[in-house]
Amino acid sequence: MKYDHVKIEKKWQKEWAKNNIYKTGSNQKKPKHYVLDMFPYPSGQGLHVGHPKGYIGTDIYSRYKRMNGFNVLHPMGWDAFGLPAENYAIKNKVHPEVAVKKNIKRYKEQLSILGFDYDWEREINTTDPEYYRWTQWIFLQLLKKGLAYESYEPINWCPSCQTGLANEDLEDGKCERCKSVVEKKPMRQWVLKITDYADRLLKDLDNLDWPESVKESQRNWIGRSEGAELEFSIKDREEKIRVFTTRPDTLFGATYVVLAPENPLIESLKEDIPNWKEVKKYLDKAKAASDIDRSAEGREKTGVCLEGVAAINPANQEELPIYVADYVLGSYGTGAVMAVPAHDERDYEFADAFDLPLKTVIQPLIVKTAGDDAVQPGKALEERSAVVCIVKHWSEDKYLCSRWKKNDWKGFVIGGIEQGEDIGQAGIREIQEETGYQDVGFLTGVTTVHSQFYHAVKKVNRFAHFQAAFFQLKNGKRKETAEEERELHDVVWLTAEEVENFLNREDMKLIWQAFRGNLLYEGNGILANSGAFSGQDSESAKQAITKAVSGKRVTKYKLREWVFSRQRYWGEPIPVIHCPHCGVVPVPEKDLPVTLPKVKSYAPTGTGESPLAAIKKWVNTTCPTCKGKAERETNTMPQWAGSSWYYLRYIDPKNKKALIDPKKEKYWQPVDVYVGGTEHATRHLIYARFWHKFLYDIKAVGTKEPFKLLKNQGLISGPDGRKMSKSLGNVVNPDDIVERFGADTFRLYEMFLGPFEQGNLWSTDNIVGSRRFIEKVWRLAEKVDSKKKADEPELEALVHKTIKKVSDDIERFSFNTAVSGLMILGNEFEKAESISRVNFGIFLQLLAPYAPHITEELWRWLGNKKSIHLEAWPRYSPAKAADSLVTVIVQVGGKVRGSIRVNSDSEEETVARKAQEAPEIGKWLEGQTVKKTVYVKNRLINFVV
RNA sequence: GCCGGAGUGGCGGAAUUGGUAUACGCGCACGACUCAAAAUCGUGUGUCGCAAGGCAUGAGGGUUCGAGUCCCUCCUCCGGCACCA
Repeated sequence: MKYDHVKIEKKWQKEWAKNNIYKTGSNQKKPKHYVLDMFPYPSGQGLHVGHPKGYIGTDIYSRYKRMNGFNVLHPMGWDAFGLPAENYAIKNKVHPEVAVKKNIKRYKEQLSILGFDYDWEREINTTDPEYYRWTQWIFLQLLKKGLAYESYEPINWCPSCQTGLANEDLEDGKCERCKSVVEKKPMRQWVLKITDYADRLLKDLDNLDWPESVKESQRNWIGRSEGAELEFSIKDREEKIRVFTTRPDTLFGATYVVLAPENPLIESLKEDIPNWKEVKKYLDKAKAASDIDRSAEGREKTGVCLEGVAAINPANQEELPIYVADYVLGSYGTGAVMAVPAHDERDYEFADAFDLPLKTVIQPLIVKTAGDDAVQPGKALEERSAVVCIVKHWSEDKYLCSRWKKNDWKGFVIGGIEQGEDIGQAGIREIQEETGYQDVGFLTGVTTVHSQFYHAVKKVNRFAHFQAAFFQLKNGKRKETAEEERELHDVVWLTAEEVENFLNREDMKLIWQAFRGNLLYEGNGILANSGAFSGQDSESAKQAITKAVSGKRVTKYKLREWVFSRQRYWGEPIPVIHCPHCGVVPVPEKDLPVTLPKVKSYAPTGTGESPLAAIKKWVNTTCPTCKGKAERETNTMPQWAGSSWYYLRYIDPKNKKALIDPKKEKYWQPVDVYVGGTEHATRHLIYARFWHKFLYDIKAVGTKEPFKLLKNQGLISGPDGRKMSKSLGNVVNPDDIVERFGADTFRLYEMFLGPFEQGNLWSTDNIVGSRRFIEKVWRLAEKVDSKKKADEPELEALVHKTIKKVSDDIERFSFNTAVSGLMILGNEFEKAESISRVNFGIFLQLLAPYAPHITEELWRWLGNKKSIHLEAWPRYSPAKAADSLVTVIVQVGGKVRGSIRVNSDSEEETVARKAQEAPEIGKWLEGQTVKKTVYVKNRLINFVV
């Protein structure tokens, strides 16, 4: 009989649908497993071969869980509101509703030929009024709690999509959809207060079993930083400047203050600013520039001094100039900073450009935590002050460097400062003793660096206070040095460039940098020039100084509020009514859903109003409160609204009374496995977590986090290594592949390509390997001997090892290695005379999640009446998997010299004797004495000689 | 710049806990079957070497009886954030 994939696959897909074998179980006594795919956005292009990868993964996983006795929820649906569908509709001159229907139909067809186990009775669609009724309901709850509000702040406006956008919708300051540079536009908009949840969104990441990269992206996005707000008063004025800083310990080093161009304080100081014209010009320019201009302009710092006004440093009452500069953002912190050029790179650059002074108040503290000279815990730190001598040659442009002989230190001449000495005296003495040079002149001190490390020669933890100083030799006059000095180090003359590469200690590198004129240091350290706080370390000084100047400790986030309104047609109407008497009135819950009116013209207006505003019949309504004339809100929700809670609706998709039945929610939540692409790391996955936490707070759900385990499938690129896209012409259509090779082969191949979470290249040439395997399985069926009770012991053992391997591999999403295990078993079956029915059945069951059609066909052919997909997963028997004979590797001196076969669980002595007797081993042991024998049971024996 | 992930044959990749590096597959070579071809099956396939044996997991060092795996220094690639004070 020939293997006809077309016939077999069609037949079983029909049969499964007819018998509804993948219907979600409802017996709540059974354990549950909720396996979820990120639902697709049905575009006009249809699916390419890259799309199903994640779906195949969840299909295998959910089939495996079902066979293991779980109630499995594995649903599918459509995310269909938003710009892509609307733009497609405008371009193709069809109504978005029609286009979406058509696209969904196409997607569903493409998915169905792959034989997935979705429970289609639970299909949802975000554009269905019965669905978005509850999206609107959630909005009303947010409104009730004050987490949704109207705002007039300037927002990001995409001139091409003609709508406002959220921060998350930008990529490098451009619209993520169309790559247009966005503008700042002041307009009325709805905003969700996601920042109220910033802290919880951040903290709860720690307990999620998610890819580290996604968690890290979210941490970056939320961008928590702890710091302080400090007040600088303005000389001869009432106003104060509030600045936010994470480094209050550097307050004494502030040499100027900068206001963001957006800071309203500037306007109020107007009459005191003689150069107002210049200032105003700068402000206008900054306002006109987009964010991308502000950061792109070669990053050169620009700004203008507010002449005539001065800020007072609250720490020491010093008068500081005030600047306006666009490197300070109006939308973060307080829109004002204290500038500490010695300890902040941006301030350093600005001070450099504007010739502002620099004041060092932090002396670096280097603590070695790794390597041979890492501070050893438990040992006391021994403090010592030392002079570090940078010595210049008497005639050449070279510096004297020192290389320690007993440890790997490369640095300068260093020595302790003895009592009564100043650094000049100490340095001169050290240079004479250590190098023999006699005529040394002290020029100047350079910097101080504190350093904690383990001194490997002296065997102590050292806390060194390195005071660097600059010396120059007057001539080359030199005396012989003492022998113990020569044993300790060599000295060499190096050019400045050579010194740079020579130094291998961070503390010495910092000293050299300072000597070369780079006084910027951004790390923590020990305070200097800071009045009473000098000598304290940064960490404690942060609190002490904040307290001393009556500052406030605060936490700030990069995360911005979620701009939630779009001036477009194709979205959920925001369910509020604007009444001239009552203001903003929520639509009563009983009136939901507020349905999107059917219109002829849905193109964006570009005026900042949604196209809905033109539909007077829809807009005009009565106020639910005063019953007077009122108007509907015409903005719609962003694309991300519907997807922020869809995973809940699958649990109870037809509930008319509530978003979800609490009993069902309790049983099915959370999602056990969630699979999708990395592109959703900071949008969908933050929004959904935010809404979920909100729903938790209003007791609509019982879990704090929606998705327990997250897996990102890697992208399948085109054969050319580029992302598949129609415009590049490298799209491979899955329908064609399935027609030629069959869905089973296609599924198997996509899983065999490589690790699930890694990207791969599609190659239609390589798929033959998977096809050959499937055909091999087909042929193997003919070798089944129903009378045979068992196969030979090694094959029996392999069958059971494979049960374990495939099970473990599916559990950890290592689908490629499971396929490899099945191939190995298939190859062994092929070598055997015949195969017992039991073992071939096990093989089919293990393969069933990957290749559901062929395994079903052969399973029935073996005489089984029930679908293979409803059978119990094969049970692994460790006893059957155990080999009676094992191969033990024999090593001599750590090198593999052969192997022996021994009874499993043999004693070390038996194995050692047998190994030594083997001829190919014996020759390596001849004339050697075995010092030690290392035996790893059933694996390896190593004779150390 | 900061953070995260990775680097293994001609190619995709395996090695789950420190224990035979290169499983499985593709490709390639040779052979069987065939009038022939395709398909299928078999054998071989890291590298140097006739061989014995040596050398190989981005580079260099270290720990260990033993390192792709652990530690240190560095290089390259991919991803996230980036004037966020």
